[in-house]
Amino acid sequence: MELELKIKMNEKLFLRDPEQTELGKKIIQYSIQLIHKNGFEAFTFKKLAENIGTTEAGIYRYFENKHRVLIYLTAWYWSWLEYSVAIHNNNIDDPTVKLKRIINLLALTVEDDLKTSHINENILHQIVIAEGSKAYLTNHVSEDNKDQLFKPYKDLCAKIGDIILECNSQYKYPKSLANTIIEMAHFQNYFMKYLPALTDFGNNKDELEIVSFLSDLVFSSIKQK
Amino acid sequence: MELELKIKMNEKLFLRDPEQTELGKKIIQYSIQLIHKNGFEAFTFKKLAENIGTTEAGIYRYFENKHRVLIYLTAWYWSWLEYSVAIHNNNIDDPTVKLKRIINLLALTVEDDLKTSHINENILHQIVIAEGSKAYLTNHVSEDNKDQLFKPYKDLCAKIGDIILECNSQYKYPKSLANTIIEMAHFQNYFMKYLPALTDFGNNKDELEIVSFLSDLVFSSIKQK
DNA sequence: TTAGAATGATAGCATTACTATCTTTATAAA
DNA sequence: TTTATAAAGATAGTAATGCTATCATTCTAA
Repeated sequence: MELELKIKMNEKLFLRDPEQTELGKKIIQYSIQLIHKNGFEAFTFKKLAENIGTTEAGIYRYFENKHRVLIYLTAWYWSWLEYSVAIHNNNIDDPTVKLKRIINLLALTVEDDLKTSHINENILHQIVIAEGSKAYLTNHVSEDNKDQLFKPYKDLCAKIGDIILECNSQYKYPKSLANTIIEMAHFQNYFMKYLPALTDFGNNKDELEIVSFLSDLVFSSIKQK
Repeated sequence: MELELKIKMNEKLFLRDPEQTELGKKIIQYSIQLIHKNGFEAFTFKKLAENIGTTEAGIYRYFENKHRVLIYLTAWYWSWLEYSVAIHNNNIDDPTVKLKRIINLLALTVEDDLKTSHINENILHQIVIAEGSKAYLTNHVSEDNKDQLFKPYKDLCAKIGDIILECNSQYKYPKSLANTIIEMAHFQNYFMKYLPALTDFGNNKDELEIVSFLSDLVFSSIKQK
């Protein structure tokens, strides 16, 4: 049995849907490669076109600019992660268990999902860690937000917030705690790798320690007093 | 009595010390203005030069590129904040009180410090919220780190981590919790302003709610069990 | 008074970030 | 089989960005 997973993306993210054509899929695939390799700042449509074997103008038919590609990639990632969370928590009733699994999904190395052939989730996860916040840390965040470009991120936060409330319906900051879990899973990972003096995880670089830190943080916060 | 505060900066941050000359101070002053106004992406040395009334080449004598200016500004901010924390916590013994004051300093609107005439700390604080993480989220983070460019941030984290240990010497993640406080103070502020659906603070945009959230998070974590 | 440092003025160049246009190639309906 | 039409290829061009270089001027401290 071969399955293919397709995520429906907000149409405002692109000019032409990259999922619909071969070139489009290549744009996504090679964007992930290049951003991961050289970082988002060094990423240009010219280099991308050269890597794909097409022209710069060709890329511009799909995306307005490279920032839109970043938003697309992160939005795709959050949608995929929400789906991934749904699968992993299928048939689980205990909200505590659900939350723990989410922390694992957020903080541990992601495996490539074979149902999405042109997207390497492992690398995309690393991009979201290192570049993800640049998607919304811009001067045009409000307009982008009006266009619903950050909906997948918000939806995931809302889902996690709901599970937090299932754990403790009295807890006052479910959404803020949800985005704290997400952001901190990534930041601790980044700091562990590149600025280890900022963390307590030393040089063994074990992602399970991040899980421990986050679990401790989350469950002591939502525990009833 | 008129006091002037001067922060000694890492010499690798600049080519010529901006604190030493009038033009240098203007570069700092107007960089803060412009980055705040248009965002870091739209900030260029050309525009900066035009605003100051000098030339692009003139700016390049002080800073290698605009990213160095951002690192300089954030490094300056963290140094200033550490000093500010030291003053606010002077003569305080209770580590819980110290931590609370730090959370306030991080999460609440900063007032302009008149001891630094060319730097508006209130605006700089807003820049650090919206652009600060871009200082280290780059492909050259490790080289920059080797040059100690992020030392002020690390020093502040270490200080906060020590106070956390004073509260509870058994707590296992003082440094990670410290950077969580810092980053989340800023992220909640940013989300509250621009992506309010991500937080629990609604539309009243009251920074004191961020303080409550962070205090709850921090003190339930470090409370002994 | 004079050497050195800082600044000003100007030029230039490679890359980036686009836009436009025209041609060719697939594909799918008539 | 023809023929629309959508996608992609090819090429050109332009303004802004991100620098580096050079030479003249001004300012200041020995």
